[in-house]
Amino acid sequence: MTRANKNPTERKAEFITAAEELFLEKGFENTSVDDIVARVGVAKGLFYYYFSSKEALMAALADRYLDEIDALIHKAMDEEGLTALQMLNKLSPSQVVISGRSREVMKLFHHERNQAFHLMMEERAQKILVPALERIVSKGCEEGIFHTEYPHETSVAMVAMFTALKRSVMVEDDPQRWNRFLAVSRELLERLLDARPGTFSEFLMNLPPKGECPKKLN
Amino acid sequence: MTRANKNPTERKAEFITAAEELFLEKGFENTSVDDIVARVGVAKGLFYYYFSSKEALMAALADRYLDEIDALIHKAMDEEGLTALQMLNKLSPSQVVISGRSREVMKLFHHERNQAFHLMMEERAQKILVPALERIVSKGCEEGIFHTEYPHETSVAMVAMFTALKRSVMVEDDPQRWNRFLAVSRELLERLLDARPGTFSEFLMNLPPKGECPKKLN
Amino acid sequence: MTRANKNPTERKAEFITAAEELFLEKGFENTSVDDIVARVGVAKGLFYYYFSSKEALMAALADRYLDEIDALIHKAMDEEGLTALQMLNKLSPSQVVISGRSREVMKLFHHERNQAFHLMMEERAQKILVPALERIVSKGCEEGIFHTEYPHETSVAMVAMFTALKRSVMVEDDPQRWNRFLAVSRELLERLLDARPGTFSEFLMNLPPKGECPKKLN
Amino acid sequence: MTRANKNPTERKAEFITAAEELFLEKGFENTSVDDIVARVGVAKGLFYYYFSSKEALMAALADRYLDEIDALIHKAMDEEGLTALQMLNKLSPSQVVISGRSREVMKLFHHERNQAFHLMMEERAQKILVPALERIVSKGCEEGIFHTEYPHETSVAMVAMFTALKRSVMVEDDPQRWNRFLAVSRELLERLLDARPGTFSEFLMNLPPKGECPKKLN
DNA sequence: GATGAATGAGAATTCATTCAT
DNA sequence: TATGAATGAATTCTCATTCAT
Repeated sequence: MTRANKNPTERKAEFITAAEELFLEKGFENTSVDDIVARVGVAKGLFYYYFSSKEALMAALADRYLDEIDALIHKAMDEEGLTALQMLNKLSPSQVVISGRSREVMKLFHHERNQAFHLMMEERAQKILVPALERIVSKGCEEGIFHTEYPHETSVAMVAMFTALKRSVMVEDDPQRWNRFLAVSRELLERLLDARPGTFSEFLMNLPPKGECPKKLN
Repeated sequence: MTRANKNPTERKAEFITAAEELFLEKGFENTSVDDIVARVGVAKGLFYYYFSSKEALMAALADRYLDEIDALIHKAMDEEGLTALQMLNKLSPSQVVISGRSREVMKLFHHERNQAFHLMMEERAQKILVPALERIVSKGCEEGIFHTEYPHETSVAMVAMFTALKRSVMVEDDPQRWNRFLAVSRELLERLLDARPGTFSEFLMNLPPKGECPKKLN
Repeated sequence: MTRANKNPTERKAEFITAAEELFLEKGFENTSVDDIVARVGVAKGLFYYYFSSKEALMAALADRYLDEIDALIHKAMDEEGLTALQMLNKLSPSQVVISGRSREVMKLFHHERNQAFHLMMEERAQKILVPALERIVSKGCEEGIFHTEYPHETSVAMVAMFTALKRSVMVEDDPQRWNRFLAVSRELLERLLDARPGTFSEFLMNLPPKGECPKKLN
Repeated sequence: MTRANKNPTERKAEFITAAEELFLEKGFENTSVDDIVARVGVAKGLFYYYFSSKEALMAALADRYLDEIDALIHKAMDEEGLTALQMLNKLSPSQVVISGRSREVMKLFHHERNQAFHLMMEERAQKILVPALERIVSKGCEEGIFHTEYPHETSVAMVAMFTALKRSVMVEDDPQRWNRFLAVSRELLERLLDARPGTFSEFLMNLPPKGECPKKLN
């Protein structure tokens, strides 16, 4: 009836956004194509005009997250003349993207149903984060501020550690725990990288205002 | 047609085993009750004679894993007069259980589908592992061999770290990487717990024979 | 295979009609959604495109009957300046609707299975018929042509009486019994309402042509 | 395990009683053979040793009710020298049996699910009650205390009337309504049978103590 | 008489996908 | 671009019934 004939790019984005909302609300496996088109307010057939399958939509959504991380990585790595420490600080917000984009989102992510999507995200994120981290760690070793023979494994460990800590902190909405999380993160980093005490005093600093949990990122 | 009338306990185990195999092959969400009964070679109704629902079977399978971990925890904690280090060594095989029970399993776990089940396992395992680890770490601090102000967070980080490392190592079948994994594990532990070099020279020792990847556990 | 893409309203009606036929043939509980779609000649999914559940279809069918009765009630009650007797005459065809819509239907209703549906219909019909009848009876008392202290109970009794009589008459296809039914009905009404002999000489008159059983109503 | 090897007749009765209870609790269609054997506390196979099918059990239960009514009928009809009025009084408790055996039972019968069973009972009861009533009515006409040209139809109407009235009264537990029911019943009887006022002053008298709803019958 | 494991035909419902318009 | 009716295979679960022991 109402034929808007929207811009294809916008329409596609509309689908992705609707899907994202629904995944968070109802869980990934519980969101049907019917739900998605209902939210967008269009007919079912249109979905298949834009996406070859439900999986394709899923991939597009994942890419949206990964693009954010990619941007952070390039921001951290591409600028000339940065030290390893400066790179690391620039990369640190990626943790928020990985774990979920806000407290609200996180709570929902924790809901059993979203795990499949969440894990997919984590794995894909790690695949691009770990190599970047590895290069930073290696660089830091050359600079003499980090010391390790295993930059790869240490990077893997770092990402996993932070993801787990973030997860355990964010389920509850306690600013105390968040402060503690910052302190713990810095200390564990120092230890893993065998860095001088105080090296990471600014790590995760640029994240949320002190004493508060992170809100939206964008 | 053919009526075997097996021992109920065995039958139940047969279902669980068939389900485990299928979950690994096809993924959890993609394994139907039909698949399971087909593999066991019985009629569909029998499944619901033994399990009230598909979820109940899943829970039974999860319990099978968790029971192993529980046993390890009790073995580590219940014996009188153990030092924190001895406890830790006894607890270390739990990592294998958490990450999956063998290389074969691991490869399959990687199949995108099993993530929901895998994540469920990891979460449940962490819920019982982390507190145990926390007690060991605290005890080690009292003994003066570990040093940290954050035993809880450090425990969370340790479990996550090992799980991730194990995962990244096991996907490929390289004995080299396995040795490297052992070395890395020990070093990271030393650093995280601020322990004397060499403290963990026997950590994960009792696991698989040197230079080999772990096979089945039992 | 063949895609007809019918008008939704027609399709919905097709389902309801098919269901009605099948309920009468096989009984309500014994009619499966499979049966219904087979009769309509469409795929199973289409059923759930139009009805949220089997119960919803049932409700839609019941409404079809109740709408007829509702129409009769309004026809009887809404017109200005009618006497109680005139109202009663206008309401009388409702009996046919309640007991089933034709001899054919009635025979089938007798098939043990349809009882659940039939009873549901009777109950719902009584819920709307009895109050209407009660008002008419009360009005007749005021007019001085009926006499009773119990308009409610008398109404209940009347509906039940007619339903039972209709049922016992209709199972067999005997015009004699039908004439007799008319005579009995009028006499019983006179007695129950303590009305003058001959008061109901036109009651049920407008129904089927004398000496014949009622066919379809519409 | 526990082999009681009960008396077959008792066992059969046990099944019927269990089924009756379950029908009232869960509804007829919702009671499975599994439920029944669980309540009796025996294995499933035993059910089929005593009853050839679920329907057979159902029939046996119905017979139990009908036997009660049969007994009442014979009590009313077989004694020598009774007047029609006396017979009618003796038959009156059958209403209670038809409508259900007690208030509790009645409430449950009203539950939507039991309708199939209830209606089956009503139909079967009417099949034996109506002829008995008809003979009484005819006899009363001969005696000159009743007057009607339609003893059969009047009997049908009477049974239906009472069943409906009873139903509408019993759902609520109001002694007022019960007294009213008695008064209404007597008046309607007088009118239907064109009997002298006061003829039925003792009708339904022998039922429950005045001013109370009926409890169990036996 | 009694057990309970095993059967298997169906039941209702869901949903990704297709396609005529 | 857009619609929405139509598809149909798959899924979970139920339950009366059978039969070896």
